[in-house]
Amino acid sequence: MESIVEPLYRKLRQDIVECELTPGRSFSEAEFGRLYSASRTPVREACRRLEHEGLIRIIPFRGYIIAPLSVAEFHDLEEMQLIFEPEAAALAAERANSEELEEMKNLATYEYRVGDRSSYREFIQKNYQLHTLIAQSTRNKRLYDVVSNIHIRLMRFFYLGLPFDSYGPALVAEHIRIADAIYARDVEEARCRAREHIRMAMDRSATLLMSAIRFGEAVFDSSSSLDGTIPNTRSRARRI
Amino acid sequence: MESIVEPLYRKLRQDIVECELTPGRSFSEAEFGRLYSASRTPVREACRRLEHEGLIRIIPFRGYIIAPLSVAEFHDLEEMQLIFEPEAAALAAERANSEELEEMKNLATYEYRVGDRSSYREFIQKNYQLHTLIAQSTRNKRLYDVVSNIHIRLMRFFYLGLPFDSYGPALVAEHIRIADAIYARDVEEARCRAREHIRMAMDRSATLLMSAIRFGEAVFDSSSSLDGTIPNTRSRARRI
DNA sequence: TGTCAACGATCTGTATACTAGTTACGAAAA
DNA sequence: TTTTCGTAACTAGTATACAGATCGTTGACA
Repeated sequence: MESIVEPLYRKLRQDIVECELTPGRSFSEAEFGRLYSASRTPVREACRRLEHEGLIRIIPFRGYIIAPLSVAEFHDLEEMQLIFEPEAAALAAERANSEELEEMKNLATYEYRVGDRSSYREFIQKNYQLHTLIAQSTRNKRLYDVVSNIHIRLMRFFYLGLPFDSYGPALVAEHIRIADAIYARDVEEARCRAREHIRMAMDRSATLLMSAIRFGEAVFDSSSSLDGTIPNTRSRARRI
Repeated sequence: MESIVEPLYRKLRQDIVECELTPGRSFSEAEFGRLYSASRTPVREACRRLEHEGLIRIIPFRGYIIAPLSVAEFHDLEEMQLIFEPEAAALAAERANSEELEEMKNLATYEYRVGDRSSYREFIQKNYQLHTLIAQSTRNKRLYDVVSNIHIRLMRFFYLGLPFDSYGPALVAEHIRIADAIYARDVEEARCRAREHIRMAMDRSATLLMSAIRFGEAVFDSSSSLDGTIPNTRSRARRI
């Protein structure tokens, strides 16, 4: 349909999600235009969309920054998951059609090699597809939109290289349990397994964060905050 | 900050929510520009935002239509409420500060006169404020955004003149029970009362829809659908 | 009279010129 | 040497010109 904005938006989103564009890095519209061979209008439109989705921050009359990652945001996203994923799984168990059920089994059983980076990246994608497929199976478009957005934001943390991949086998096992419950159209079981999955994921990330803090690593972006304050790291655009 | 887009967006959103702009009505960017004294660029930007929020539909190379209302959308929105609002109330019971608690009590006890149209409109606003205040008290920005968007979409149905107002006293009583539970920081009670509130609201709207159908009224927009199909009512913009 | 193709009106999509806000930097003054 | 203030350089915000898509209309032809 739209021949410039749509592909540009997708490419930008992909680059942000995969952390090709470093969180916190600043840009101008012209710079994006040069990088992605587009004029300001489509760049602007794509950026507005990304801002709405929480991947970019706009600083009026100054420029843009790739939204920094923060522990607070990660926590909020997990909290959101805990609210809707069990319900989504329950609704999916009622409403998914047979193709969707098959596809879920497929996605859930993706074999993945611990320590293999490209395999991990593949797994992140499959994970996104599985969770959004469940959301899609609820037949509730609004719910799908929310689930998709939350997962897109979460994926940035995974791509950042947090060593979630070491939990691979556990994740796969949990996914299979959810998919099986939905396949069996067992509403209550689906809800429970999904809740369990998110709870486990929260435990795992808490463990990782704790050990990171213990070893004094800077976890994500320390200057980021929820109140809209702009970190005062100097703009790269200006430094050039 | 932005001196044209922001006010324009707010005004447009208000006019759509209050059904000043009839659902299903079509417009061009130029037409909006004339109506709201703005050039195409800000109009375009505001419309893109509204499209993202589900209040406007964009027909590529053709124009815009005010998103039609449908029973399906109403159902989806209520389902979303049932998922998010009980958890929001529970979290608010844990995290709200004292000003927020006071404000909730205030909003919940708004006295409202059945049959009085302007009082009903006032009530719709208070209802929105109460529900978003609860969401805000969770300290989870994503949750707030979702709840706010759901309610903005729902308000269009209320403003459309659906006779929800006859249920006023029941609504107020339910609101007070939720606010009381949160005030008492009773997490489980808050969750239950909120869930009860949404369930009751769903029952009430189902009753209203049933009687509307019984009497052969066209309920909302019969041609609207979820699959992105554009209703083929002729464009008003073109007819002029 | 019915059908189909070409044209034109009207719209959005995109590029760009212009306006105005922000801030870094340097010169002048204390 | 330090501070302050003006200016220039850079930014996004806005208006508009132009290109390209869509679809209704109309006229020619079967």
